[in-house]
Amino acid sequence: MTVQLSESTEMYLKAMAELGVGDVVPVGRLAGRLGVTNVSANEMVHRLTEQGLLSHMPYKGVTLTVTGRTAACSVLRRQRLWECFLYDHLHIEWAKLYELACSLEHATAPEVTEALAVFLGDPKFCPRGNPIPAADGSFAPLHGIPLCDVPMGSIVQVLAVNATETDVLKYLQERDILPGREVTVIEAAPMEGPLTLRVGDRDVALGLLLSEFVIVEVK
Amino acid sequence: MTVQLSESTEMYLKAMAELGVGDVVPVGRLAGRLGVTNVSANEMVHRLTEQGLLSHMPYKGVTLTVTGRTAACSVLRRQRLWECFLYDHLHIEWAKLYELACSLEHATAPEVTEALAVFLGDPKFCPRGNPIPAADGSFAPLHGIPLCDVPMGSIVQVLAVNATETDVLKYLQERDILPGREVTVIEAAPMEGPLTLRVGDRDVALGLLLSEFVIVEVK
DNA sequence: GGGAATAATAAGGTCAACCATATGATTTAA
DNA sequence: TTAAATCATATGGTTGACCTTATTATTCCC
Repeated sequence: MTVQLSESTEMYLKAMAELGVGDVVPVGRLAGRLGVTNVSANEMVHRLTEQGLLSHMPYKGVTLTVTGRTAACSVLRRQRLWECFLYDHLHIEWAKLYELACSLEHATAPEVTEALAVFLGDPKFCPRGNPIPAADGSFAPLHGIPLCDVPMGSIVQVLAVNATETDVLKYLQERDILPGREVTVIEAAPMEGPLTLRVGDRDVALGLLLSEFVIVEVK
Repeated sequence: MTVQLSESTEMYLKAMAELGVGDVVPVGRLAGRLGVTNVSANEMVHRLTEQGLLSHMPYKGVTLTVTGRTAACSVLRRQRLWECFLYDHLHIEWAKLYELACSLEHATAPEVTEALAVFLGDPKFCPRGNPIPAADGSFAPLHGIPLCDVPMGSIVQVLAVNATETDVLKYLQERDILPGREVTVIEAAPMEGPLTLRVGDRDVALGLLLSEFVIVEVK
């Protein structure tokens, strides 16, 4: 029934899910995350809309259809299960997990996914703190909020990191902004400037764009 | 230095290695194993020759160059390590190992390969009985011979199965022609007919073409 | 209400890896 | 030695996913 989706298709669906399952995502934002031009993303959105995976509202953005959401969750599940395996059993560097798991993910048959889940003991979160959708497609997103939306002075706990690029993850790791850590938001510089954070015993400046991908819970 | 090879390129190199590292392989045979037309294989052979991975002797066949052999061994290593993982840890059905490991193989970065090897305890053979090339590219092929080359009446032990298609492997598995098993060659039917084998307590007829992919050692 | 920013579309191009059909070259076996 | 089989090559076509450049449509904010 379910046709084999191309690698590219899976990447679009995954990006949609990562940017917020159920959200309306502007095509430009999608293009940005995938590193393609707006024109290319637009073409692809058309194809995926015809396949019934996306719903496109011109000048507003795109959302996942029910079918698309199911497929996206399956991709996310594979991605995050592989992250668990690579981290817990192969001891791969944290910052590289996303990238390395991503390639494996597209090459993973359903039976391998489920056998992997059993092997791992059905983990609920990946090493970046993101929830792993269940085999039936059910998916409970985190109840946290992006760091950029937190009031000044808050003490927050990092729940998850939603960034994907290795160098960005490396940057966060070097500054100890990792799931479980506690962070105090000191101030936000004017004109879309960086946030100043207190992490452990040092101050860290974090660009607004990046801070959007750090999901936290106010304590 | 080493460029990323495309999935297709890797498949051609792997097929060359599977059909015999160092052997001169007719282009038609390569095409057959890869399930593409002769014309397509020919085109691809040209490309790979230009890249210095293959050496093409028109009307004779192709061989791996030194560079090509190294790359092919790397592919084989990944393929077979994944087979081990899928079989030993995920308990995937024997007949499906090749196919499932094959997709993963193309998506595996060097550091994942090596970490996987460590995790698995550096196995020397895959579940189909084939040797796993070492990380340095060194590779000791089996000392066995294809079942079709064995004299009538021989009692042999199966060393490895070199087939790749799931249904072919399933066929062999159902007839208990698996690495480690003992087999007696009863007779060969005339006109390129099948071999009759004694496996355990039953007789099995095996097509000549298939028997080429069963590597055995005469006892 | 109008202009800037953003979004969509149109047109034409590239690239890898396949395909079919047709013609020529070489090898092999009767 | 000659015909059949195999192999090589030429030509032209397809597909998916990208690209650039240019034009048109819409939204949003001053």
